[in-house]
Amino acid sequence: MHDLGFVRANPELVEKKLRDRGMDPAETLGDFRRLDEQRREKITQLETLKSQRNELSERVGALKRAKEDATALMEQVRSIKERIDEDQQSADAIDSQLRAILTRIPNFCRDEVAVGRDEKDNVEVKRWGTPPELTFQPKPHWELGAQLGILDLERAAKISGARFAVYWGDGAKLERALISFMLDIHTREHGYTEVLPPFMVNSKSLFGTGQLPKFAEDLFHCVDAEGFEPGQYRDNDHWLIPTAEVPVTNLYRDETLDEASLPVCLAAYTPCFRSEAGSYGKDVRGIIRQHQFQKVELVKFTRPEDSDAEHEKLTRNAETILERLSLPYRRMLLCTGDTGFSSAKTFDLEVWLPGQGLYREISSCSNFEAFQ
RNA sequence: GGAGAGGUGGCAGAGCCCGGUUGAAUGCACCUGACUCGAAAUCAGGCAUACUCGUAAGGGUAUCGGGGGUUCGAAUCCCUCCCUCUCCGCCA
Repeated sequence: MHDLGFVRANPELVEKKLRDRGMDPAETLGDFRRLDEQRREKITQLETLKSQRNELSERVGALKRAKEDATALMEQVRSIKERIDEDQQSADAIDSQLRAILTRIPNFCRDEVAVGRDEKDNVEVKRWGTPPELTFQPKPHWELGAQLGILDLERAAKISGARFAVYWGDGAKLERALISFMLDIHTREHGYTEVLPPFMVNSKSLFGTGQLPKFAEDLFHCVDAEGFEPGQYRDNDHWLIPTAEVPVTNLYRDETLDEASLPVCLAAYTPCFRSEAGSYGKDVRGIIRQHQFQKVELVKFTRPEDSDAEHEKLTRNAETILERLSLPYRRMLLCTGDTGFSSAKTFDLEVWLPGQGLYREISSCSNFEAFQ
C-alpha cells in the first residue's frame, strides 16, 4: 500500500501512473482529495477537544486530591466527551473510506516499463538457447506423462477434483529432484538462506503482500463451518498460501532490519494453492494451471538504492536454473498493463514448450519496492 | 478441550491489588559532552513511534498484545479476541 502522505504530495504522478496502468484516476481516487482534507480537519478538531478534556480532567484530579468539590468541572468534561464521541465516529468513517481508496491503488511501474494494455505489449529483453528442431511431432505433456505412467490426472480428479495432479514413480521423483536441485543451487552458489514457512497464513499477511483485499476470490480460505459468513474474513482466519512470497515476505513485517544485514536473500520451497476463479476454460489441459503446484521462491530484502541491481541478480539466478537444464527461454519485461498489482517492474521468464510450439511463463521476478 | 500464569519502551524489568503530576521507575545497550595523549572507568545530558498543527522554534493527540466498555480521567477496573508458558485430558 502506498503512503498516504506520498499520495497527497504527488497528485500528478499518481494520476499519471494510474493511467499508465490503464486505470481511470478519477474512478480509482474518487474523493481522495476531499476526504484527506476532511480527515485532517477532523483530527485537528478532535484533538483540540481531547486536549481540553485532558486538561480539565487533570484539574479534577488535583481538586479531588485537595479534597475539594469537582462536580462542576466533571459536568463540563462530560459535555466535551459527548462531542468527542460524535467527532470520533465521523473521523473513523472518513478514515476507512480513505483507506479503502489507498488499498486499491496499485504500485507504480518504473519509468523504463513500457506503457501497454496486456501481454501483447510486453517487451522481449533477451533469448537464450534455440528451440530444438524435431523430426517428429512432439506430444503434449499430458499425453507423454500418461504414457510414461508418471502423471495421472484422472485419479487426481477422482480424489480431489479438476486442476489437480498425481505424480507417480519417476514423476514424483522428478518433482522432488527439481525442488532439491533449485534449492541446492540457490543456497550453495547464489547465497540464499533456505526457509520452510507455514503453508497457511492469516489475513494480515495477505494484506501485507497485497493479495487482500482485492484478490480474495483467488485464494483458498479455511474457515470453521460455525460462524461462517460468505465473503467475510477475520484477522485470524487461515488461508492457503498462493505463493511462498506471502509467508516469506511477511517474515519481517513490522520489523526494522539492520542495514548491515542486507541484502537478506531467502529461498523457500512450498506448495502453492490458487482457486483459479475466473480462469475456467483457460489452460484446461495438463498441469499448467493447477489448484496446487510446487514452487521454489526467491525473496530479497534490499536497500532501495540496491533494489534494481538485486532484482537483476535474482532474475539471473532464476535463469541459471533453466540454463543448467538446457531449456531454451526468453526474458520478457512486462508492460504496465500486465504488471502485477504490487509490482513496480516484473520480468517473466518464458520457457520453450515443444508440445505447444511456444514460449510460456515459467518464472516471474518482480521488484515490489516499498509497496509490500 | 479443561485449569492456571503471563504479554509494559532496543533489551531486561518496576508499576496493576488501592484509576489521577506515569509516555511510563530502575538497570543495560546506544548517542553527545567533560575528564584522558588515547581508551576504560567515572560524571553530565540525550535517547520511542505514528498522526496532526506550525515557515520554524515548538505544540497537540494517540500508543503499556489487538478490539470494545466503565469513568471527569485507564498501563492500572470490566468484557472479548490473539499470542506465550506450566499442568491435565483427548487425538493423528
